[in-house]
Amino acid sequence: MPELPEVESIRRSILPHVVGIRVATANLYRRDVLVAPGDPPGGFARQRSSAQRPKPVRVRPEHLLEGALITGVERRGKQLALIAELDGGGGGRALVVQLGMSGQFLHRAPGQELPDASHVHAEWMLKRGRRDAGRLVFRDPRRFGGLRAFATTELWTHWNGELGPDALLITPEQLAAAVAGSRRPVKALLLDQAALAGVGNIYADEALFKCGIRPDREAARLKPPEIVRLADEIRQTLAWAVEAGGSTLRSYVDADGNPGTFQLQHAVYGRGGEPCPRCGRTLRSGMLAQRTTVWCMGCQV
DNA sequence: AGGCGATCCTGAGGGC
DNA sequence: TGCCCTCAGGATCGCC
Repeated sequence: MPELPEVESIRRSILPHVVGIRVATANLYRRDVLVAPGDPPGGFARQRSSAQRPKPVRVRPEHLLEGALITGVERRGKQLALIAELDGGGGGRALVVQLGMSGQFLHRAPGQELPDASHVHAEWMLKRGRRDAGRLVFRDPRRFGGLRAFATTELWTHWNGELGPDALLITPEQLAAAVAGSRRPVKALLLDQAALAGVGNIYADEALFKCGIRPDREAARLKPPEIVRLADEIRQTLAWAVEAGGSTLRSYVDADGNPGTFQLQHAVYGRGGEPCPRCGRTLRSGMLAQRTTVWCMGCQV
């Protein structure tokens, strides 16, 4: 579900609830939703059963930051990381939340219920001193998302170093480097998190429309002025979307449960068959990089 | 080596 | 109402 603007909106909304707060206890309801140190490499090892466990699964408590003091919340691309410190030194740990298509990361005040408590895979009970500070909840109906535990902040930094530069701050030079020598369609490149971190299907289509570049153009054949323009439009589109609190198509809400409003400003995403907002020609819709793609034959060359 | 297709899941919405 | 089909904001793996 969420792309960079939605993840950033969650980060901002969750910060005031968690910084300086201690995780009293944490519950994990499905082991396959967590990748912890020592687990086999790769993604989340899916179990066959879809039944939610009534009882928490046992894992080493520090993996879920149990007993740790939360010191920050970081984001790289679509990855969100809780940074926390256990007592007795040893530096910080990190717990990364990947939201996939349908993930939610929510804060609930004491006594505040969830609108829908199904598909809750993990929760963290929070305390400020001895006072109840509510809880954090990870929900993800489709389970394309999950959690990754890192024993040190350096391991998290090293892991996210596999990602490309953050799309909110992408420079023309960085984009030129990503594009160089790539024969794939430019949209496929934008969706590749190792090339550029944070852009997903919505914002790829929106940014390409704004700068007048067809999504199927070969990446390496973009001209220098087009690369500059594309980098500018990526940054600006994402920044505006963050200001609007992200795009809510179906289930996205921030940590406080508030939806975003940027979907009201989508020029092309989800508008195949409608008139182009700039020239009035019918917007084309097709498949590219296995994703529905919408563009204007007139405005994008 | 790099890029493509299939695959992992649940739920919403449309057609009949 | 119900059933069946298609589609969805993502990312990994295996194969060519």
